[in-house]
Amino acid sequence: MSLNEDAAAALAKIARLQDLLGMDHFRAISNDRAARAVEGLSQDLSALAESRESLLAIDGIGPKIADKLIEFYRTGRMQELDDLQAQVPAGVLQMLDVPGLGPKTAAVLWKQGGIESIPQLKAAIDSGALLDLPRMGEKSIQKLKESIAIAEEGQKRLPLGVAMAVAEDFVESMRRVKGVVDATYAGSLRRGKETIGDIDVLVCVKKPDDAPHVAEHFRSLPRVNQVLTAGATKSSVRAAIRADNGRVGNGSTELRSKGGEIEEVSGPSVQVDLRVLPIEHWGAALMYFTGSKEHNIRLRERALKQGRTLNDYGLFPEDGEDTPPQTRGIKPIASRTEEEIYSAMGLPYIPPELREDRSELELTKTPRLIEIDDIKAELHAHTTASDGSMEIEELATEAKRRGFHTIAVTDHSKSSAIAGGLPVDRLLEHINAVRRVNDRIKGITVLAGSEVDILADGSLDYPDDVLAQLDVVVASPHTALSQEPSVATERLLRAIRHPHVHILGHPTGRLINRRAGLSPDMAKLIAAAVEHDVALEINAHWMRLDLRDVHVRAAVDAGCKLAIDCDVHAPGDFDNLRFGIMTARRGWLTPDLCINTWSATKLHDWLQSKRSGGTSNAPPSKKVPTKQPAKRSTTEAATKSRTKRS
DNA sequence: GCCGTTTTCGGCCCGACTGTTTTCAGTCG
Repeated sequence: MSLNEDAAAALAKIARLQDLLGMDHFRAISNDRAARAVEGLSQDLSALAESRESLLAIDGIGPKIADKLIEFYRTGRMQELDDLQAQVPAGVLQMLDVPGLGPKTAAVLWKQGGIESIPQLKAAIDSGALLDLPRMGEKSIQKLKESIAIAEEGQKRLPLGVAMAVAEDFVESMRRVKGVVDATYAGSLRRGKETIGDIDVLVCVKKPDDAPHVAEHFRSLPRVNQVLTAGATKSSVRAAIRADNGRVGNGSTELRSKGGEIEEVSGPSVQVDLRVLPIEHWGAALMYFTGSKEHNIRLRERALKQGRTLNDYGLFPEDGEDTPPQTRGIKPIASRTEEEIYSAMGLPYIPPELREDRSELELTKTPRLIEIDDIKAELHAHTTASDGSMEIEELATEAKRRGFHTIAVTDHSKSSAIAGGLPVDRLLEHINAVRRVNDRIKGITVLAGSEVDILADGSLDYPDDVLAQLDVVVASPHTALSQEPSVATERLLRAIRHPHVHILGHPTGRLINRRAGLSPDMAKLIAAAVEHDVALEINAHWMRLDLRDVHVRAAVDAGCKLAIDCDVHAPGDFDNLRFGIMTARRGWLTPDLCINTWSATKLHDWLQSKRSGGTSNAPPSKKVPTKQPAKRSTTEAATKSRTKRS
């Protein structure tokens, strides 16, 4: 974990402990809010902590928390956290991981029941001792028992790609139900976060009377293995992650092994929340359930200042009454579409990926964020020469079918033995093979490249005279991924400064939920990439998403070029582009800075410009068909069009 | 513990669902 993540985790822990100890809840909220602010910082805390003023300038960080962060930066600890932890047994804190068991209940279990861990809680359930505690009846205890089982599975948040497949399966099923006008997913999935805690599904019905049977249908879908709550308009279930056929989801995201690194993702179930609502509240509900929570709170605060109140039914005039306006027949000012509500609040439409309370409410117009159809080139792909599954021609044909004007063949370099990395002689033959395919195939340019290992000391895996013969050099770290941050920074800087490098591939080498990867000083890498005209990669595979969103934002702010690549090993990998795009959008990326959006001429000229002395024998750009052969769609575009239809 | 075109002190988003309660507390999103 990076310093930012560690510091955020410490603040969040303070908040949890404060709630457990029954301290002022608003103090806990402040610590929690600050934790998320730190998590969302695009700059490294080590730079900010040098000056107290720069910390104080961050929204949600005041003098007390600034001092805690400085203390953490200098000593790696927070005294306050140590003090709080000394008062609470570690097992009590862990009990908060049990769904439905909050700080109040945990405190009662601990202080009145003497229960200090999940195992002790289980024993108390079995012995019947729990019944003696306040607000503990038969049903609560049964629920607790089931929730403990979930907590003990140690469920991590699901990677975006896995959650997406499950969500799309639910959405498709619900769309086929009688009385349903539309269905979509919301929550962090719609915002494109790299991991998803639970899945939110919104279903729109023509008549409110349809809601109960629609909800009932949802709860009886084949994936559902436990019903958590069952209301008329709201239900929660736990659903199997793996579909019956042993593959994940509808097959659009197939799990597979890749160079021995990415294997199947385990995790038996995920919580899916359903909300059923009539069409007139669709926009308000979609906004509300898309979140983020922090974005929603900011919106509501803004509404109150405007003399209005915002809830999941719409934007209403504030009349000081206690009961919700929609229950009193008050007509909303806006409610049917998200656009309408933002507009009524004097805001431009905010794309879901930006709704993180990271200054998006200061926007005066909707930024033209990058979209999936902007992408015209794939610059990181493997063939059977190393660990890919396609021949060069197959790869090129698939890329052409998907509407790209350029595909770069970038097989592994010699040190990546496990991935079939090419020794120099085989690389030279491979370059010729690529050139021959390029001569044969019409309508797409096939570039000869390599994904060159950045060795532990920052040197590259091929000599310069070999690299000079390649049209594209993607330099990536694959080994020594536990290096100290300072060592990793120097290593990657050396690669960026190398005159033959075009793209820094998956810069940290992390695998989500599996491997932390390198924690280089990203600000330094970005500055160097700008200086040496190197593009940083957003690796679109949902197990990587590397660069991550906050670093994309920092790169965008610095005017750094970015590449969004699928790291293609098999035909289906092109489908991961949507996840790279979502990550890019979360980093506020516009098309101009992304080299994959450029015209063939502009892209090929830029690649050539990095070849001093014109030693490259790269092929000239080809004419590409103006018609796009295969239409690709983004979830965001799909969601939007659904929203418009409803 | 943070924050301020009502405030430097007194606020701090809003509703659904559940279970154990005779009117509400706790949890979640």
